[in-house]
Amino acid sequence: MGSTSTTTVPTNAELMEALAAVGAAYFQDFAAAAARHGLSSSQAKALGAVQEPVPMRALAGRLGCDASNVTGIVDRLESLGLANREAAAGDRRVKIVVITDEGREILNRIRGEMSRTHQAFEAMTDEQRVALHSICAQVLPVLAGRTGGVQQ
Amino acid sequence: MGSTSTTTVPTNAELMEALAAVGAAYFQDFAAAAARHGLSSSQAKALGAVQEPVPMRALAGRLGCDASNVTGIVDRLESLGLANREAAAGDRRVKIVVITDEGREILNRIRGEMSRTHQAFEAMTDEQRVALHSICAQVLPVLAGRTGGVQQ
DNA sequence: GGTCAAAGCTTGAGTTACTGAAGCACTCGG
DNA sequence: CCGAGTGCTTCAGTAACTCAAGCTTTGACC
Repeated sequence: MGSTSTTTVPTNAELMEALAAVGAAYFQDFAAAAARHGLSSSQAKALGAVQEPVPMRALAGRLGCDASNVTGIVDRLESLGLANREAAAGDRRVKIVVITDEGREILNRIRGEMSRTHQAFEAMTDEQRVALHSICAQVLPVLAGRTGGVQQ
Repeated sequence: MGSTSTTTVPTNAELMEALAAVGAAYFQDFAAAAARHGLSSSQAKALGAVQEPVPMRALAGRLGCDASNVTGIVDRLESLGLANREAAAGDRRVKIVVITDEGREILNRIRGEMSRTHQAFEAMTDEQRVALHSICAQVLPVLAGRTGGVQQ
């Protein structure tokens, strides 16, 4: 712990630790807000992933899990009235998940109630916000595996 | 979307979206690396939380879940030989989870194999690393709910 | 046009994660 | 000693997740 207060560049391990801690704390804030509205974190995450209509299979890709798993999650969202399955024009195999108005409202409410996250943002300067946002934007394609340009 | 390339300060919603995307991508990289070693993400997360010996109850706090849940997770880690339960000196109710040498090795291997994350770090400048690390450090106490100073 | 591989979704079996309530073992204050 | 409280486990019960198998539909190939 050599506490030089000058700007020493953090090691990868330190960065990873910091990122993991922030990611975990963010996720807990998210899960807690979702739970207040009777949603599990998986359901809320799925709801956030269908702000645009998305076929089941693509949703599985976004959530990083098996397609068979998505069936159950969407079943529950549907029974809660937060999303619907619609037939795809042109391919009758495909079912497209569409968020309902109520689903969109709950989603917005959840995001608005993530108080720790909002507090964290308020604790940041404008420069920090700009820096964080630009770092995220730059790093996301790499982190999400969309390197090069062979998209899709 | 006025795309002025000058530094416009992102809204809270934009920041939240960016943070969520990066957090999710990081987590998937982590889960994939853990899966390659036969661990679920919960198990790997728990393993990372016991680099220092931790009582069961405190571990539940770190993982943000019920204590009864931790019983099962540690059961599985123990049966894999990655952690052990030890009696606490001074209070025979308490069981302390201690990582084994093998557990530590697997943990290090998992962290080393998070290739997307490492790629992402390599894509950052020193200034960006410093900025990201300092933002995380500043924001974490707020985000994790340790405001004020009632630390315990 | 018929056939067949492949794609998209669901179902079923089986494991893990998670919660809440109840239970046991232990501690600590009276 | 007794009783309240703490720490861990056990027991239902649900959700999340995976893999394999099944069904429908599509599209290519003969």
